[in-house]
Amino acid sequence: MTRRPRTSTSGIYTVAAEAGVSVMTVSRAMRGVEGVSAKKREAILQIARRLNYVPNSNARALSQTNADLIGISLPTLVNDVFADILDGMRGTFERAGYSTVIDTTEYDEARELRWVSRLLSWRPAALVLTGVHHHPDLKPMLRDAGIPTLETWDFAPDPIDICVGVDHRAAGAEVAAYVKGLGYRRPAFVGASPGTDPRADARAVGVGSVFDTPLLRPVLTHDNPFRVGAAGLRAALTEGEPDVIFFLNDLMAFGGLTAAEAAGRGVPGDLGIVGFNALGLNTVLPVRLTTVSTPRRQMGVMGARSLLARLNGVRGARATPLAVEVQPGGTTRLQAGA
Amino acid sequence: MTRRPRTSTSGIYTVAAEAGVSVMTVSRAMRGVEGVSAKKREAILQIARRLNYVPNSNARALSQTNADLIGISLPTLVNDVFADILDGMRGTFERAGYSTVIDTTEYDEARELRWVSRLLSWRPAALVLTGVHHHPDLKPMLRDAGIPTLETWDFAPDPIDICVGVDHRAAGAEVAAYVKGLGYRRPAFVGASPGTDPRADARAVGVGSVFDTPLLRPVLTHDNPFRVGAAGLRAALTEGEPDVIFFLNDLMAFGGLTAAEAAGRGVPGDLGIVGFNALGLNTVLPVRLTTVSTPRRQMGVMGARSLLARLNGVRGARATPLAVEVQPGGTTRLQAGA
DNA sequence: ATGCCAGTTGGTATCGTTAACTTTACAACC
DNA sequence: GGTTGTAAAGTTAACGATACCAACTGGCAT
Repeated sequence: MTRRPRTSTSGIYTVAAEAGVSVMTVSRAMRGVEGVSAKKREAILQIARRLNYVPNSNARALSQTNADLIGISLPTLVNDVFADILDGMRGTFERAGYSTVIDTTEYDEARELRWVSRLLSWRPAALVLTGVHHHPDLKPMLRDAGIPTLETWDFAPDPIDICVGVDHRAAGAEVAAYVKGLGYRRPAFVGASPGTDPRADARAVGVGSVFDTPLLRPVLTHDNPFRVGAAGLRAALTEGEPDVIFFLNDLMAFGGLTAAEAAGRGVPGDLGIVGFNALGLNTVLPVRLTTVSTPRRQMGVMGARSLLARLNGVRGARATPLAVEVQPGGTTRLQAGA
Repeated sequence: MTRRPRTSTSGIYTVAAEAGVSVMTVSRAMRGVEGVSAKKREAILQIARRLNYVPNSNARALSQTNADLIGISLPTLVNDVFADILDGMRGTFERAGYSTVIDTTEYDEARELRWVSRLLSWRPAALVLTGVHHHPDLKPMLRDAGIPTLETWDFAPDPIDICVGVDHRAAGAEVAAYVKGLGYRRPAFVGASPGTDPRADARAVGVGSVFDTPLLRPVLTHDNPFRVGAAGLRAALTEGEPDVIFFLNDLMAFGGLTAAEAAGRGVPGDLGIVGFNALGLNTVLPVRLTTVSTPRRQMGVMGARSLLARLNGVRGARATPLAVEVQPGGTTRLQAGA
């Protein structure tokens, strides 16, 4: 049959012919497995290098029913949290010989389902999902695919397969207890609108569980985080009389801080501002927020290791919760000026 | 021959048997190509959905000599610049039906060569590289692979294949001219040590070309950007008498700003501080740096579009330079406090 | 009836690699 | 010398999808 013209890529047969051996010997030499004499292996590798022969991973994957590939699904890359987690994971996988295919869901479950299906089409050796809340059709799809799956960032005791993450409810409670110890009593929570982000909801529940006064939680429009923070703070001050505001993350908290000062509220005297996720940003500014540091890179590395262990048949803990750390705010004041 | 037990994944034959048609008809139905009656297509798609059948992209790639896959090589993901570029590219590719495989080189040419070779093993439809300086063995490897290649972030008039980026030399000259217009005369450049980062070198050359006084450029140790900035500023003040310091990026510039004030130099009176890359960071702080905004997301989108056009046989410009914009500093002062 | 066309449908070789099995080469042993 | 054992190398049939070509439909003009 005549096919479309071959690419110029040398195949394993070209190398075998050039080296005067069979394709099996080339295959063995390329993979570094037993059964080839050192002399022949060297000769073959040299010829392969000269011809710029790169084995076809698709053919290998087909022959082996799955690929040396990890599929990773994240909400977005434009967020230090996911960039950090991804950084830890990718490095670990890369060194273990796995490539990574990535998709971003933009926090949309339908899109997650669609993209995960596309990831599965590559028959990856394993899959990484962000969070523990997914489209109802996702679980059966993964069950049928039958591949190891890591859920990360969120912790849940009963994951689909394995899970490495932080318990956002507990983290909210932890920072809330610290803040309550400072004397604050009337909390508000500013982040995603209720019901739109399970993570935000969990954190809000954790915060609320610590205080006697009900948690004030204004509805927000999704937008640039700085503006969300500022608008959220204004909404909170309009709707009630909070003396401390917990933000979904540090960026929103900085937006809130700006708005608080514009509104004439002294921070931390009149109003407490609390962030989340301890961004690097927070370490170089004159103002140091009270925030919660989350072990994101470590989470990526540990998650990847768990998954690799699972691929090697080692069964460890199904769910690993990671600790967070409350970072007290400070007033490392600095004379400003451009 | 007996192979290792089949995965539970339904193959195209399973679907065909279930639907009572041939595999070719299923193949056509799944791809949405002509030649299947509407009734049969519907029936097949429904069965496929019920069985959670996901086509095997590796088999398809093998059959077609290349995959619906774009390989992307970046220095790192923990840097807003590359996260932004990647964000623009990935979204565009994803919507066009391509998956993306990513590797990170950590600014190491040898590693780039190794990872690019791994990317090529997937027989991607196209490849994206960062920058225009590569390992000498890379070009022949790409030539033999014969796939469309986009170089991005840097601009060069004679790319390997196509190129969308900014001219860092020109950008350095542009901001330097602006700063000279403000009255500064004795420049220093703080970023990567000379010879370690072609981009930094290009920018430094651009800056130097504008001033009469030779550019002071201290040698640095690679580290956290804030500390590099602070240490670089101190080194510059020790080695000479600059009245303005250009930093490789905004993070370093903020580090420098902190160090300048610690050293008792007034900014911008005694010493000018200039950043690069206009990070979001810079829009919410009391201090607003003079910096250069680079169209990173747009670059990603445009680069991806150029590559997609090329894949569809459209030949546009080989090299597209993107304009940058100098952002004047300001003193949007804010009362600080935690 | 017959021929012809357009629209569907099916049979099968092929993509590049590896698993499983077979063959060969050669040395050690009785 | 003949037997046996072992490491190295080769042969062949998959893996799952698609391109190419052939064959089959039904409608319609002749």
